[in-house]
Amino acid sequence: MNYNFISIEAKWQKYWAENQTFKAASPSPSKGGGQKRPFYCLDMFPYPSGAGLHVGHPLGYIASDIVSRYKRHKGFNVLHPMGYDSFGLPAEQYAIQTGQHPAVTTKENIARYRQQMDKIGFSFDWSREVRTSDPEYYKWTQWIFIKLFESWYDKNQDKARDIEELIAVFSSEGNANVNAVCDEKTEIFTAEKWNNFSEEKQQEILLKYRLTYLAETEVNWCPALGTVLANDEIVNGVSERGGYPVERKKMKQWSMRISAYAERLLQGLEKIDWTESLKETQRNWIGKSVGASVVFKVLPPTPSKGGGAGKRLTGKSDIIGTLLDRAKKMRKNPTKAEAALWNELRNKKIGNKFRQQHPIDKYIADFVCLSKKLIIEIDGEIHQYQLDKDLERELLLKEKKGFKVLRFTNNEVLNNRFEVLSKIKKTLNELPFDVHYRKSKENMSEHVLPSGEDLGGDEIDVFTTRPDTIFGVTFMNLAPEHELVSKITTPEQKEAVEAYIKQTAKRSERERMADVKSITGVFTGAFAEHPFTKEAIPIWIGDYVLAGYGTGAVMAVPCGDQRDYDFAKHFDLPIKNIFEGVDISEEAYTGKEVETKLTNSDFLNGLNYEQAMKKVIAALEEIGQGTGKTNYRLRDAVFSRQRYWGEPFPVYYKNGIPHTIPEECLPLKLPEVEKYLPTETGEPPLGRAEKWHWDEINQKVVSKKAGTSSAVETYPLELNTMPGWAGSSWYFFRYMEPAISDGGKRDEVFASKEALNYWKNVDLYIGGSEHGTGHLLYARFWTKFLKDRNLVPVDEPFQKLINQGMILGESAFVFRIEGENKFVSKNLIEEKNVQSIHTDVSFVNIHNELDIEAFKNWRPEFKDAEFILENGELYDSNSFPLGRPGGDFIVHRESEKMSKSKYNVVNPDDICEEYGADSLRMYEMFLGPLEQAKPWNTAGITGVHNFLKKLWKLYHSGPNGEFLVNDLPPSGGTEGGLKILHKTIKKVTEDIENFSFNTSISALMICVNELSAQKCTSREVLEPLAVLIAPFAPHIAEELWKKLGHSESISTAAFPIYEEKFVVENTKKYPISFNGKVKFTLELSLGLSKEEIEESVISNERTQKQLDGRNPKKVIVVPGKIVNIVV
RNA sequence: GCUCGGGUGGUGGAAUUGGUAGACACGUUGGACUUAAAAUCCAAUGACCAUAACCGGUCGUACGGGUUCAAGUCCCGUCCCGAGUACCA
Repeated sequence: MNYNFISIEAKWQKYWAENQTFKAASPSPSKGGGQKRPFYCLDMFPYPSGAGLHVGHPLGYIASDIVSRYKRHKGFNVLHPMGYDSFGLPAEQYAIQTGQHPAVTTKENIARYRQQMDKIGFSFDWSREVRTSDPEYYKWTQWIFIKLFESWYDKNQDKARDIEELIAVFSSEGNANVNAVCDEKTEIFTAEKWNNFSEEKQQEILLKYRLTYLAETEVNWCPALGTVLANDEIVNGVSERGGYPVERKKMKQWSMRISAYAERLLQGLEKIDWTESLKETQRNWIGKSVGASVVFKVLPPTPSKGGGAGKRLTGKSDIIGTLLDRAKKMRKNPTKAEAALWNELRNKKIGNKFRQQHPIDKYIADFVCLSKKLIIEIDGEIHQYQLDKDLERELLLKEKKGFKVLRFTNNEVLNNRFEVLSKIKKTLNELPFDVHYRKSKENMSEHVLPSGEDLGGDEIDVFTTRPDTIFGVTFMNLAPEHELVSKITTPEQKEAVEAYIKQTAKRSERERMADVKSITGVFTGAFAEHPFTKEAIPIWIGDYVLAGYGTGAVMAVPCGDQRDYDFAKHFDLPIKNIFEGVDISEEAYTGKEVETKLTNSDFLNGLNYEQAMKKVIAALEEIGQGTGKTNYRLRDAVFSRQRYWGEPFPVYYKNGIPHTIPEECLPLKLPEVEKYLPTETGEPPLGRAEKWHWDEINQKVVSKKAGTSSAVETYPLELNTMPGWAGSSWYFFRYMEPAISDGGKRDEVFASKEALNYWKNVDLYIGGSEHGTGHLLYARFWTKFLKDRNLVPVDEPFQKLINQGMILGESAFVFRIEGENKFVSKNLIEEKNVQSIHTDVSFVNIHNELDIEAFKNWRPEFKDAEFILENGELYDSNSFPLGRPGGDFIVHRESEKMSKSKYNVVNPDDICEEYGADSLRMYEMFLGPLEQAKPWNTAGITGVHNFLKKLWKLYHSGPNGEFLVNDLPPSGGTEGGLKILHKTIKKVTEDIENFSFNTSISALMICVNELSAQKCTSREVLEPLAVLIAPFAPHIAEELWKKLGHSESISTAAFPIYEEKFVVENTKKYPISFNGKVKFTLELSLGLSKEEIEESVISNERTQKQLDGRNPKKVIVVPGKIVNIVV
């Protein structure tokens, strides 16, 4: 009886479907899941494209299927679901071209995907399938969006919280003490102010705190196509499709405040079992860098003609001018404690008028009551540098100016506000009214408000990871797009600067990055003041400074940064060495060695990197011109797409303010449109929907007209849709909840607490590495958010993750002589004037010979082509009238990504038809390590196919090939069936646990080869063997299992347990080596001692022959391993 | 440039804590069976040298060094390939 894989596979696929063999049990003990440990094994769900699956797609699914089946044998309750990421661009693109609704296209594609997957025999629990484009699914995507909208991030608790709790704080104490992740430009307000804000104003402020918010974002707008393009849809500044110009345009779009989670996303990587390279990718993407932000004040333009760099400012009015600017700036950015105290002192609340951040002589006092000559200072962290300065300052204020100074720490102000206030009141009462108040006030004004020119007041914020090198700053560099550029540029430099900006704007960001070598930039004519030395520093613009990173401005330290160094050399700017004993004549010194000390750095002299960092940050904080800061590269994620085929936002706009529609009205279904293109006015496709307004009273979607006619006011709904990653950021939780028909509550919850607590997170996740910085980061972000809001019990979604490598196609090329319709066989190519052309791989046999007739019939232009064969002769179709396959025309082969356009796609259906699903599964695993990229070569599949045939034969060794398994003890004695079986059990078990499927298959091959040689028919061996093979080749295993007399599916059988007693060895064939080179082997008992082994080896005649009379210098004996004799 | 992987026969790939390099397959060659083909089975298959044949010898895991009784494996340096990322301040 032959191995008839076609009927066997069809039979068992039907059986599994009908019996729902792989349905995961529900968590409750009564339903069977309770006693078993849960194991959640997940594949990244596919986007169902029109092209169907090729053999590369199922690779990961096969691996996860093997693990799932293995875990079931091991007694786990396995959840192994599958679904479709079915919103996406291709279906929409197809809709634009053909008018076919994307839902229809998607449904068809899904049906094809399902059909193809079913043929491979996966053990998916299809009852839990999800489709992201299904309204019953995206209802919950919208619901999670609303949850994000209703949340803010509390930095103190380091978690997301309900926005209602924030509103409560605002109305009771304002926002001065709120430590939240929010828009940088958020104003500070009191409770009183908040309560008096209009509702619009309140909503506007809340939007700055919400985890999903509307913001002006720059997009690539293509007017000709009427759409927004992704970065990789733009080539050389024009659209990839059509080549139309693309411009940067600001649009109001939804964003996700993922940046709030940057640190937790980084830290979370420590506790999950992902490959180091993928973790590294995410770490890079998050891009944490620790340093400081430093404020440089822009100096007012000087009347001097020279305008050269390095000129010192000396005039007193300049200093006071900048002092006032600084005071103004500090008022705008109070510390928490300052804001809190100011709230209590302002508006004569305690009887006397106070001013905040007020200049007194050459200092700025935090708070001052001029009439009582009382100064109140709030201190940050206490450190030596500051203490010295404080003392000096206090002395001056006291003795020369007659001020009294009160000091409080941040802590006192924040935590004992009452005591602080009473102390201030007490002091005020003790102080006499200053009779000179009026006079001194006048004096002050004289100093503070210099007459004449406007002194500006601009500041440049920079982020640096090396604030310790601040004394090495010799110039500043701004991104050409920096907002201050036009403002600070001097009239003389205006022309040059504008020309430069124009020139860089032409080049796309990509081009700028690609072209690293050329150094360009231009001087603005303006200067900034060094925070410590007060030197004037020239401000340049240069396109190596990126607007999108940090603040778009750098303090250039040529001696410590190679780019700054190159820039300085190129424009002949000064390079100041601040590293003791370091040569910087050739390149910058970027090291951070402990031994390297700073010099030429004022109070940092003699310190190393680490010490200087601490001290300089403290000093910057003290003078109010900087602070320690951690910067992340991770930007908030834009969440709006100007597309049709995606989740609609559950949002409508009332007076321009976004409101979410009530939860009970979800899902907000996609409206019908007559066309899938943007509107003529450039609105997204949803702008074409007739019914797309929200009726707040009746809580339903209506057309705009309905509103006007029935006198019910309606509001426009959001026209954008969500991006592809919305639905995929939480789908793994959805699978946990069974279908409604199975008693699940998918209509009531996104997943029930019971299910979430039982399955926890995904134990094993398999998918491609291309999702490293997209899906995998967003899914972690949403999971952490859902955890914060107590909606899920875990804060990492995927415990272990494996990236399967790509299966490459073996493209075939033929060579055509340029200008002639003549093809040349591969090895005859000498000249360069040939072009290579992809040919369909189906025309090529395993010897790389081309079926010339098939090729000629492929395309009309090849019909009359001539072919020079390998032997140099011209191909004559009459000599090979039946289209003899190729014969002597050799093609060139190369591994490339499988793609239709390269004609190298291999379809799994064809393989299943010819060799069977079990062969396909085994071959894909046998190709090589799962995570590695490897070329597909169909010819090799005969290896595993033969193995399955051999396996079949092993169970059908009857005289006429009939099934023959008996209860006789295994033949072969101690070297027999049980020994090889248990060796294999050990190897296969270990290898599956390590995801080394290629080696487990080779172990199974060795096993079957040996048992065949032994003519094993013993049930004691063959029954466990069937289970061993079942995860890999489930169909044949089921068939054999049934023939062995079982009525239940083999998936219920326990995995064989390795027993050491069957594989114990008594002897070992020792390799005997001389000077490390093995010369022969010698079989010795394993029980021998070192000495006994040495003795029997030395006395052996072959040893003596090798020694040839010489005496061994040394004999190394490693019992159980090797013997080495040194001569 | 940086980060992370890699580099082993004609091919895909094995090789545990350093201990017989090339498991298992594909391909190739020869043979058996067959009118023939397919299928199946048997044998050989890293390179080179040697021999009538055996016995055998030398070299071999990208390259150059090193540690060790012993290195594909550990260390140092160099080259190449792949992936990710990028004027990240």
